[in-house]
Amino acid sequence: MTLTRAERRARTERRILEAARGLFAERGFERTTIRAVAGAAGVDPALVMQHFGSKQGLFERAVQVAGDDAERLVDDLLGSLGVKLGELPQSSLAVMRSMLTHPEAAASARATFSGQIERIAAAIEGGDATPKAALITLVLLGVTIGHQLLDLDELRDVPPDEVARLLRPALQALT
Amino acid sequence: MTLTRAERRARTERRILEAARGLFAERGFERTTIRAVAGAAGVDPALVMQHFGSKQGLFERAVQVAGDDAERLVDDLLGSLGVKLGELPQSSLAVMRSMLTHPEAAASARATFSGQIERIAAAIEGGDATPKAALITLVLLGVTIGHQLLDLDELRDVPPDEVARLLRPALQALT
DNA sequence: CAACTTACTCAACAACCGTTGAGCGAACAA
DNA sequence: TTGTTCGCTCAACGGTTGTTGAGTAAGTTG
Repeated sequence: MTLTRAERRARTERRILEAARGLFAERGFERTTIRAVAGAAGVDPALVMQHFGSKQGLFERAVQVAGDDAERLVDDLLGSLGVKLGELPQSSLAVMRSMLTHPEAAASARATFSGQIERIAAAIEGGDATPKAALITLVLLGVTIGHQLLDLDELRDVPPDEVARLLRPALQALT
Repeated sequence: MTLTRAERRARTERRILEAARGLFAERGFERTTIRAVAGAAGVDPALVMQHFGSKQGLFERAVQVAGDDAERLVDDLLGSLGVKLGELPQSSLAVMRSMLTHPEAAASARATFSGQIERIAAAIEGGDATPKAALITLVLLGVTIGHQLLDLDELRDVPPDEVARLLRPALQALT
């Protein structure tokens, strides 16, 4: 026997989501077409609709797992101030890539950041905890955007732990 | 007499550019349609094409003046470490809003940031000047994105000079 | 085996997009 | 005033997009 039906379905669904994550992360929501996702997954565009209902539904499912990694990022930050600036998962990159132009991605990003800020603020003693925590989060956001999404020349060949080393005193100053 | 022909032309062109800047800054390149710009300017879509050749041409003209203000931002930073975090001009916001999804906006942003980084690096003594300057630029980018584009709750009611005050030691640590 | 379910494809629709060419009316030059 | 220029509108084209309904073949169930 070749493959059970549920297995095939789950497998193609996973393949579609993988292709969607890659394209959303690379091009953002608007510039990613359902046809392109279907093509990358070796599947008919109509099947994508049948699985996820709409392009927006596809985006939500493709991005769903972003939360956990975001928390891990903050844990690294809080625990040792050794910032993890390596490759972010594509689901997180997809949200970041789209958050400035796609309203729902913006909402998702805001929610994630608010969660981060709250957790960081709880670990800061003294006044101004919330704005400080917000700034810490945005510092990491800026560096991540420049490094992962804009791919700036000036940072491309700098190893991640070198970036972390340079950034540590600055983050310390925000605590 | 009502109005000279050149005056009328220049005036409507200015009106179109103003509408374009507002929409590009608010929605980004992809979600801004020529029809919407024309509508906001009280003009026929075809006229926009006639003036700027293409949507891309319109974007370039609408964004052209972004460079000077970017330099002013860095001057404030370098001069007194009093970071100017007030309202950025719409042309700068338009580039930022679009830079993660529109390739040409990304190129424009990269060029602006590279210029900034070079100038900041020249003012930093000691080693690691370039990566440090890059990080300073990205810190400001992150804060600006969170404040102006994402409009985070946690920063909305914090006055700009308060943000500058909190940020100053962190930027100092990167010098 | 037969009846049914379902993952999947094919072809098409309706809407919207950027873009274009023809035409109108008012400012201009003579 | 007469002829010309030109800012501007109108209507439409071709292409792409998200989305849908019918059809097919293969897995499932009895």
